[in-house]
Amino acid sequence: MSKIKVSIKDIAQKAGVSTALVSYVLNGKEKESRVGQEIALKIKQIAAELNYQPSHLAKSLRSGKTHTIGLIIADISNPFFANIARVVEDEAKRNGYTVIIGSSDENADKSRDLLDVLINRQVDGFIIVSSENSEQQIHNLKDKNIPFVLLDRYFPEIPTDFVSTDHYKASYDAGTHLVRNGYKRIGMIAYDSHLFHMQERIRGYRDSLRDNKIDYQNSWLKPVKINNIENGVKASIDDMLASDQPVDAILFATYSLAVSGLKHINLLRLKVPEDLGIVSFGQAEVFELYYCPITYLKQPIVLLGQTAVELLVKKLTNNLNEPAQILMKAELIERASSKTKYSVSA
Amino acid sequence: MSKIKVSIKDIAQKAGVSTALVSYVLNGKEKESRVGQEIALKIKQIAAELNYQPSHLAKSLRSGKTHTIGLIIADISNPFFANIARVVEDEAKRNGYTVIIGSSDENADKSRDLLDVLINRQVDGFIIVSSENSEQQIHNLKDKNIPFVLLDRYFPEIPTDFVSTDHYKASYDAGTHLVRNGYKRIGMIAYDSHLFHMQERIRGYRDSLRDNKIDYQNSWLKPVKINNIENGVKASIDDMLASDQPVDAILFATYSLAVSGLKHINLLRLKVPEDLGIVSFGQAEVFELYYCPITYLKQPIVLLGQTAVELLVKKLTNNLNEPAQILMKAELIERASSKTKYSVSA
DNA sequence: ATAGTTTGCTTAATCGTTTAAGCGGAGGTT
DNA sequence: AACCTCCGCTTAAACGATTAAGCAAACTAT
Repeated sequence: MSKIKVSIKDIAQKAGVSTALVSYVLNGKEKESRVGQEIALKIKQIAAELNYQPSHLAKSLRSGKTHTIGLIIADISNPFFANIARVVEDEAKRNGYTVIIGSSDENADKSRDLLDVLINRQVDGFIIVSSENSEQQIHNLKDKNIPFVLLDRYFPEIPTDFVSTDHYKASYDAGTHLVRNGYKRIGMIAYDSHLFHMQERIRGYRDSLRDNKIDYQNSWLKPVKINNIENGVKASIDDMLASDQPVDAILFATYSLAVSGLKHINLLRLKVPEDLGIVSFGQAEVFELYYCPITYLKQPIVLLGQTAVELLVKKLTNNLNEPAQILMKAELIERASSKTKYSVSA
Repeated sequence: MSKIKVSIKDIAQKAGVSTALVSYVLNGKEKESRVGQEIALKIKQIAAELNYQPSHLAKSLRSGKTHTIGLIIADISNPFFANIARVVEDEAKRNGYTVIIGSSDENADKSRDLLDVLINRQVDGFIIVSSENSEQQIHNLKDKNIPFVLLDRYFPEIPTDFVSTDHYKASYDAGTHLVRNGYKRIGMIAYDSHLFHMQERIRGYRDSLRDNKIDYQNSWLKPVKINNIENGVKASIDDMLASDQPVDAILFATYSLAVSGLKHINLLRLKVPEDLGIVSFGQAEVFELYYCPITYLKQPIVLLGQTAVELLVKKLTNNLNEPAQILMKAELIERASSKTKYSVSA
């Protein structure tokens, strides 16, 4: 019934003053702008009465700030990213920001499109989980002076702010854990990706073997194409087991790889951990409800998300510009899938 | 280096014309607005050269359309909603819309806040998975003439557009399936909620028992408070098993309930399906990787999401206003957790 | 030649805000 | 009385686009 949308103009009219006064009052600038007490009160009353809601659009157009954050992730339907997204959403809201989420599918082209769309929607800044080959996009953002924080992944050769897990250490810990528990031939299934976090996970694995005097075999490390996980994992596992040095444990570099892997391991009727020890990155119910609960590397998702938002918001407000590069520790949650092999003396 | 943002004005200046002309040309209105061929070409070239990107804000302010959809779900970190969100995101993008997702945590207050924030951000319309006690909000949207489509849940007493699974039938099918497979005392764990979809799931369960001549016991139906799932489920299961008519199968009304339930069932060292048959709503890897894969009701997530977007977009454009109320079938995916009990003759 | 039409462009209002600048009038100072 | 300072308010430009209306010049028709 009532007017579609109440504007500052309507209030001004009803109060018999100019829109400027209304704006001052409604923005709490009554003192600085020397607004009369009575009229200020009157304006506030009318605003309340008409249930005035300022137009974000108009504000944004004027101020150049939309109070919107773009969050670029690989895929919102992946639990890791969904959880991150939730944390970011909540933390952003606490700070008065709205989040627009975009899924890049680990694809640089889609990622660029998303960035374009969102830049063009004038988001104030980005939180980005980078895709492979997206270095140029990062450079562009820097050139255009668009604030952003990289999350979970970063490019060591590009100086940027980032918040990430210490992937190297996590992986190193996982490898060491397996060795300590008596596994001798430890394989790793990772993404076939140049992304630094993946390389770090691989490096951590390799170093853990080296430091534990295990003679690494090339056939133990299997890179899987990201767009054909199911088959890639299957083939990798078959291969690892068929070699003359068959693995007795597998470290999965991501949750998705582990899910595919566990499916195949079930089909092969292998027993975890007797036939095959398992450790995986990521966390999810699957790992708890598997017949043999899975040992996993728990990333500090809440802290990662919160810190990323906090950092970005700081950049957007204080224009705090000392670079922030934060690495957080993953926690190894020991469950049954990597239990000590009693066949081996400690 | 270059100017922060290229506007229509910059182009006009460089071309030596008014902004109006530029606007006409860039919107393909050259013909209707009788713009000269040469100058049109020139404007296009300059626009390309300067890499002009129109300001969404300005456009929106003028047109009143933001080409943004608000998606209200319970929780983005729940796989069901994450998947829905992904579908909606993709489908919306295909239609030139951007999605802002908000998690209500099944809480009417949060839901109202979200709606307010997003209305105020001038989203063009909503896709909503309603929370309990949010009827008033739906009425408000109708009163304010804000287009929306309800997803997955709806209020039978409020005439609205919606896209939903046929929860009654799904549940009925699940119950019948269990009976047919020889289970005699079938319990159900549901949310303690008045939401119609939950009541329908319960009704379907009860009717399936009735129609199959099973003497329903009140102690078999357990409503669990949504904010204390873990303990609620635990107590419910304990109770169901302790009664003088202990259940031999459980139907879980949601994925989250099932996850909690399976955890507890593991702790109790009950064997599925020998000690307890299981069917659950929802789908996720858990159900496939559980030692005994879980029979589940697969909701047509992709279709649900796509249809919701399609409907909303139609409302936003054609202002198509014949009401659309769509029910879709869930598919019962039979796995080992509800296998025929051979102890019982068929 | 005169009136009418078409062509090619400009002007200016508008969307809803913010905010620098300005302008009378009241009061104070000398 | 002349000047200055505050006070309380208004004016108007700006953000970046869209679009109805208008205007001059060129062309068409009679």
